Amino acid sequence: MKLSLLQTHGLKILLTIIKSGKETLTASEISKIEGLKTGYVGKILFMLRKAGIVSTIRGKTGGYFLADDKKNITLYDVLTALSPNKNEIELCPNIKEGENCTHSIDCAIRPVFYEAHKFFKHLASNITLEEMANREKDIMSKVKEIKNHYFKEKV
Amino acid sequence: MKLSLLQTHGLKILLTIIKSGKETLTASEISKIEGLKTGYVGKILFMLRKAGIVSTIRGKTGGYFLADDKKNITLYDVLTALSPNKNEIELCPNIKEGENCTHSIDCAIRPVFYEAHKFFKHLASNITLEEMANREKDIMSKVKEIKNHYFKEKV
DNA sequence: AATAATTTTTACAAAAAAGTAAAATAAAAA
DNA sequence: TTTTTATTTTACTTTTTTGTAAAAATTATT
Repeated sequence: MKLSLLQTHGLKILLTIIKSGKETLTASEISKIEGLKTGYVGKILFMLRKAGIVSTIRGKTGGYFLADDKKNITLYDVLTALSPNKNEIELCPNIKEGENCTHSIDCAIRPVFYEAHKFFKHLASNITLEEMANREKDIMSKVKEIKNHYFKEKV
Repeated sequence: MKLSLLQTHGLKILLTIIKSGKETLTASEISKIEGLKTGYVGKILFMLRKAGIVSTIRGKTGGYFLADDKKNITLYDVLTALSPNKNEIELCPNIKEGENCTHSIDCAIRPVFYEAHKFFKHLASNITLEEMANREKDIMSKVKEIKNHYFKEKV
C-alpha cells in the first residue's frame, strides 16, 4: 500500500499544469515550480504522454497539456501510467494478467489482495484530477461519499 | 497495491511451518520445501523473529516455530514485518508517522490513500495465518464476510 | 573437550527503480 | 537558412531493495 515518489511527482506535475491556467507548460517551467530537475520532469511527462494522459507540442513554443478534460482523467489512470510494471497496479506477483495463479492450491493471499485492490481501484477511478486540484477537505468528503455508495451497492 | 516477493516468501515460509505439523523446522528444511536458498530463508526468519512473529531455538536441534498461536498472527503483522520501511505499510511518502503532511495545502492524495489503507489494514488484520493455511475458497468467503461487516459498521 | 548442526550477524552482490544528463530531433522565429 | 527553444530518446548514475554467502556464535551430542 504505497504511493511511490515517482507517482507523487507525476500527480504534482499534472496538478501544476491544471493550476497554471495556461494553455501549455514547458518542462522547464514545471521544474521551477516544483523544484525538480528538468530532465526528470521531462521523463515523467514522456511516460504520461505514452499513457495518453498528456499531449505535447514539439519545438519552440512547445509544451505539455492534458490530453483530455481534467474531469475525465482519474487518479487511477495516473498511478497506472507511473507504475513500474506499466499495465496494472500490481497485485500478487504470482498472478499475471489473464492467468490463473500458479500457486492456486495454496496461495491464500490472492483473495485478500483481490478484494483490497478492487476497492482501491474503485476509489482511485472515481477521483478525477479536477477534484484533486481542489483542497483536501473537498476530496475527503468525496472519498467518504464514494465509500458509502460502494458499500451500499456491493454488500 | 503490491505484495513484494519478500513478503510472499515470508508468508509461504510461515505456512510451511504450520503445515509441517512439526514442533520446529530448520531453515534448511524450509529451503528444500520452498526451493529457496537457505541463507535467504534464514534472513527472512530473522526479520520475522525481530518482529516477534517466530521464535527460535539455537544450536543443534534448533529451529524455528511460531511465537504465538496461528490464530493470533495476522496477515497484516507479517506484511508489516517484511515491509522495507518496517514500522508500517507505507502510505503517502509525504506522511511520516505522527507528522502532518508537509504538503497539506495541496496534497490531495492523502485522503484517498488514507481510506484505502484503512480498509486494507482492516482486511489484513482480520485474516489469520490459521485461516491462510486453509484453502482459497474458505478465505474468499471470510474476506467477503469481513468486507460486509466493515461496511455495515462504518458507512 | 571436540564435533556437528544449528541460528545469528555481517558484508557483499545482483537486480530493480529512481533520477540525471546529454545528444538527437522538431518546429518557430529571426 | 540559421538560431533558438522546445520535446524525444538513450544512456548512464545513484539509490533502494532483494538476494547470496560466509564467518561468528550457540547448543546438543559424542
